[in-house]
Parts: sequence; C-alpha cells; structure tokens
Amino acid sequence: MAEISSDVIRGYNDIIILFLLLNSPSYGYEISKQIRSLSEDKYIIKETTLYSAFTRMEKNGFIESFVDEDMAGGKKRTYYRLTEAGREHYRAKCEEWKLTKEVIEKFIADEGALI
Amino acid sequence: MAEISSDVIRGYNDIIILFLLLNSPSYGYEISKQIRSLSEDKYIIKETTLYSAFTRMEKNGFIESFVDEDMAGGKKRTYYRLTEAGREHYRAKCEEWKLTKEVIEKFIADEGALI
DNA sequence: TGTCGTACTATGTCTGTCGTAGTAACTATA
DNA sequence: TATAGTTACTACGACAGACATAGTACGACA
Repeated sequence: MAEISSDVIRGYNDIIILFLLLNSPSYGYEISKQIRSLSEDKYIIKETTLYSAFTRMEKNGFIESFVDEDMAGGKKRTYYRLTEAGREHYRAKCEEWKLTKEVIEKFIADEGALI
Repeated sequence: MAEISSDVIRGYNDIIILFLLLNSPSYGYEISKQIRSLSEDKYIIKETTLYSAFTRMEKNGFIESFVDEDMAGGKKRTYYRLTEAGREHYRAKCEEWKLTKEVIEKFIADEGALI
C-alpha cells in the first residue's frame, strides 16, 4: 500500500489534529489511533510529530492542556482542548487547503498526457 | 487576496516544476513566470526555492541541465530538461497527491459544523 | 543617468518532521 | 510467574525544504 510521505503532510498535521478536537477534548494516544482509523491506515502519524505539534500549538494559543490525575492506577493523561483561536486557525487552514488544492490541480497532467 | 504559505506547498514544488518541464525544457525565470500566471497569482515561488529545487532535483537525477551560450549579448541561460526518472517521479508524486487529498479531506469539517 | 526587467548565485537561518531511545504502568496469554 | 503487548508519554539531536537577505551583471528604455 502506498504511503504518504512526511513532506506532503507537513503543515497539515495542524488541520488533522485540530479536526479531532473540534467537538471534545482528547489526548495523544487516542488522536493517533483516530488518525490511523479515519485515514484507513493511509496516514500513521509519528508520536514525536504529534506531541511536538501539541507543544507548538499550545504555545501558539490554539489548544490548552489539562491533566487527568484520577485515572485508574495513578496514571496521568494529558488532554487538549481547542481554544477559540484554535478554531479560527482551523477555519483559516481549511480555506488555505481549498486554495492549495485548486492551485496544485492545475499542475497535474491528464493521465493520457503522460505516455 | 489570500496567499498560500510555504508550509502548505512544501513537497509540492517538485510537481509544479516538473509539470512545466513535461513537454519541453525550460529555465528558472520562465518557470517562475509560468507558475505565477498558471496559478493566477495565487502562488509566487521564491527565487531561492526554485533554484535550490533545481539543484536538488538534478542531484536526484530527475532533471538535466544544459547552458545556452549563444544568447544575444553573451548572456547565459541554464535550461533544464526532464529525465525518464524525473517523469516517473512526477507520476509517483501525482499518485501521492491523490491519496493525500483523499486523506486530508476526511479531516475537513462541513461548513455548518463550524458554528 | 537611472530604473526596470532578465537571470541568476551565495550564504546562512528557521522549523516541522523524524530517528532513536527511554520510562512506566497496566493487561492478556502461556 | 514470566513476558510480551498496549497505553501514554518525554528527551534529544539531526535533517532538509523553504526562506531572507544580499549581491552580480547585462540589456532596454526614458
């Protein structure tokens, strides 16, 4: 199965992660599984990429973290919730995506033209 | 007018440049103008990005350069032509694009869902 | 004479992604 | 009871494509 290279995805992890936070807070491991299943195994985000995206986006004010201390066994889990700025960032990124898509498609040759 | 940021485009300059070399050799300045006009001013590639892409893609065997020494005024111009490997690279990148598009669209919310 | 367009080259920086490694608790299986 | 697997991260360093800034040099045109 063909895989999507990292370079292609660069800059789109934001959209992907924020989408999964639109309706309710979530945490790293769950988001990673959701990306995998929603993309039907076509995109498997690297752990380091995901967690560094969290750090970056929190610094930018797009998400906020809170820790669930009361899990069984004393384990901790860090949740992230979308801020209003994050929602706006998501909207803007989606607009950008539409534009990008239009532009790139102008540089895709017809099947036949490729011999 | 909204502009496309570099991160969005990252990894797609290859497709864009190679597309413009599919039918005939060309050179930096012309390609840059063609990108601008074909995208209707929505994407203006940076000179340094373009020329470093040439260097990289020549190193990878996707394109070959030759110099036109006989221009009026003794000026030189470096042309690039697509190799067979470059054509294959272009094909592969287009396939990857289709996959990427499908995946990313799964993470784009409906207009209405965004309040 | 000076500005604009053409056609690049050089050098260094930034940043999102990735590779590698490690920690630590719980859970199912043999 | 041992051990492999899953969950849930953190730390650190490296890579590479894109970018900022600057400079070179020729021709055309006013």
